[in-house]
Formats: sequence, structure tokens, C-alpha cells
Amino acid sequence: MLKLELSFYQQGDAIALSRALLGCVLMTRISEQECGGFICETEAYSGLNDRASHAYNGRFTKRTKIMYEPGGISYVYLCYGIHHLFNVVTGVSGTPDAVLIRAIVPVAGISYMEKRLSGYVVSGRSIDGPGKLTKALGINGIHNGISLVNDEIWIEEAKEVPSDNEILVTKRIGVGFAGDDAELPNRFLINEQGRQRLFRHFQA
DNA sequence: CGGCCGATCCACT
DNA sequence: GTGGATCGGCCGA
Repeated sequence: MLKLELSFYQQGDAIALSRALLGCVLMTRISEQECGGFICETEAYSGLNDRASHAYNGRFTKRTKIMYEPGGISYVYLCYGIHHLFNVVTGVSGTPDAVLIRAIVPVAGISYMEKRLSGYVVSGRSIDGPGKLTKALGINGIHNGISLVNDEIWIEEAKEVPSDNEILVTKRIGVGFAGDDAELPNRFLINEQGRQRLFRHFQA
């Protein structure tokens, strides 16, 4: 399987990349365990003009500075004091764009992910919810800012790409504070039929 | 320096 | 469908 290269993350905007990441395979190798699944839900956060983004209007802090880096690194942060959320930084240096990964369909290391989720059964279903996703994959705050072209967290090309009629576009979750920007159609997901079709390409 | 609050999840009812 | 858990970052004083 082919690992996505830096150039993938640095071309195009966050919306195009949110769409392009559907079907790609998010993998982690953490504590000697290789786990992962193909991405089936994303949200685009387009920095400067997006009130839902941490970097709205050029806000530049210790936390958000990572979003201004060139694409191809992770942005992991703590939400509600409990959940780590995993984002992919995209675009060129100076553009604070990122894609939030919200769900995967598990294809590797399933038993270990279930262990991390205290026995929650992930086999045969999606791992929905960005906090649960990072817990299953073993991602936490120490992975903030690391390259996605390495051997700890990386993304592989899709084995099979979802077709347009398998993709749903909606407004984003939990961004009601963002005013009009809360209505932006920046959330992308593969429908149930598409998830099952893509999953079949991972079976031996 | 203090207080507020969020890109959530789960265990209740 | 609702509320509690739980904490770092941010803002205003």
C-alpha cells in the first residue's frame, strides 16, 4: 500500500482534501501495534475566514500555531478536557487549514483497538466520533505536530475510491457558535452502502 | 490570575 | 434527550 506523500497534503484547499481523504486509510503504529481503518467522515476547517476554526481571523497561539505549518503534519488537541481530536494540517505554510477526521471503518488491528476501547466491539461497524477514534488508534496529545510521512501515524492511498453518489455533504457537527459559518457544507461522509462496498476491498 | 467554555461521549431516564 | 465528567487555552482584569 502506498503512503500519501507530502505533496498530497499541500495541494488544494481543506475542502477538496476533506473529500479526497474519504476512503484513504489512516494507520498508526503505536506501542508496537499496527491499527487503522479507512476514513469515512471528515470536516474541513479553512483557517482565516472560518469562524468555526481555531485559527479564525489569523488567531495565532501556542495551540493554533501548528495549523500554519505546511500540510502533512498532525494537529491533535484536547476537547472538553477529555477527548483528543485528530486533524490533518493541509495547504502551504501560512494557511491555517486542517481536516478533522471524525470516523473510520476499521480494517487492521481490530482486536487491539477493542482493547483500547475497553471491549467496545468495533468489528463490522464504523468507529464514529472523533474522540473514540483517537482512543482506538492510540493517538493523544504527544502526537501533536508530528509528520504524517513517518512510521507512527500515516495515511495510505484508498484501495477503492467512493463514487459521488456514495458521498454525503452536510454542515459540521458542534459548531453552532460559528454563526453563519456553522451552516457551511464542509462535512463529508461515505454513506452506508459505500462503506460496505469499500470494505469488501479489504477482505482477503 | 481567575473564570469560562468547548470541533465529545456515555450512562442514565 | 439530557446532563455530568474534566482540563487546557484563551481572554479580560
